Amino acid sequence: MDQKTDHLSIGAVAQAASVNVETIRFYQRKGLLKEPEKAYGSIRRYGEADVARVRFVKSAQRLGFSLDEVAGLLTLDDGTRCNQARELGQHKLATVRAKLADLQRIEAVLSVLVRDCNARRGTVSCPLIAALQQP
Amino acid sequence: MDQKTDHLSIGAVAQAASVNVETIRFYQRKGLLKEPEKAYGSIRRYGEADVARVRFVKSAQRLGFSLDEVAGLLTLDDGTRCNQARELGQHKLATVRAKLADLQRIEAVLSVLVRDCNARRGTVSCPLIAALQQP
DNA sequence: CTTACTTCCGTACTCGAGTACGGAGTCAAG
DNA sequence: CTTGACTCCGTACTCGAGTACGGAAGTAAG
Repeated sequence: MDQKTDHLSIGAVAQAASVNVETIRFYQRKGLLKEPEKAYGSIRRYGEADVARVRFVKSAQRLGFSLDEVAGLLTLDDGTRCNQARELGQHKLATVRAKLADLQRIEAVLSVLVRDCNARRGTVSCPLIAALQQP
Repeated sequence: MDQKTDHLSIGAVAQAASVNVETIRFYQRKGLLKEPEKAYGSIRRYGEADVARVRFVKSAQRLGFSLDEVAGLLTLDDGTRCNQARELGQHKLATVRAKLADLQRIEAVLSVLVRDCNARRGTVSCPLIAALQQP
């Protein structure tokens, strides 16, 4: 961390990374982010690297990684252990694809049900409700 | 509820609906399922209708409805208020489609990243990690 | 009738990702 | 030098969907 650039308050980091101050502190408790030393009777100062790290966490989260998984990615953040990173990525890709398949099935079923509701309006029994009655 | 068929113990209901006994009790606390009266110094007895109701909850959950939303559907379970049910279904369909779109974007990004990892193995900086460094 | 399994019931805990609170200390502008 | 905003820190709460625990009472099989 470049000492020269360690000039940001925790609030500034939070703003720069578009998160809540409490989120920064939460990440510190989780070990995703270190707490910089603070000068005697002063407050902690952060640098651009900290902002980048928080952004990294948020980016990875957007791709579906949990904070624990992000912690794993962060241990690789020197960028030289591509194999490990790839493996984490592949594993996550598999779970994303599984979720995708689930949601596609749900979308298909639900859209048919809603369409039937529209089409067969006024029937004695609602097709959506009726369908949910099935085991 | 057909009194003649109210012969099941809570455990039997749980088994018939493939859920945990505690889940039944949890649904009762949530108001999704009523607690039948129990005869003096005896245990509560349930009927097939209760099993059906638990299955209804589980089916709706599989389609992405939260328990609160299921409660809404359950107030319509006489099957005659198709319009309301359709509206709930349409709303849910919209959120399912939004999630689907999210996941598709994620899948696209992640698969490219993983592919680049495979292709450009041995590069100085890992493309996956590098990509996550971006804002 | 005994033994082993259930039920009953309330309370409390889990997990994941934060958010909220509150009092004391610090910083910056006027 | 005061005032208002921000930081520090620990603890506790939120939400959703359950799961776990533990002691007392009921039940079914032998």
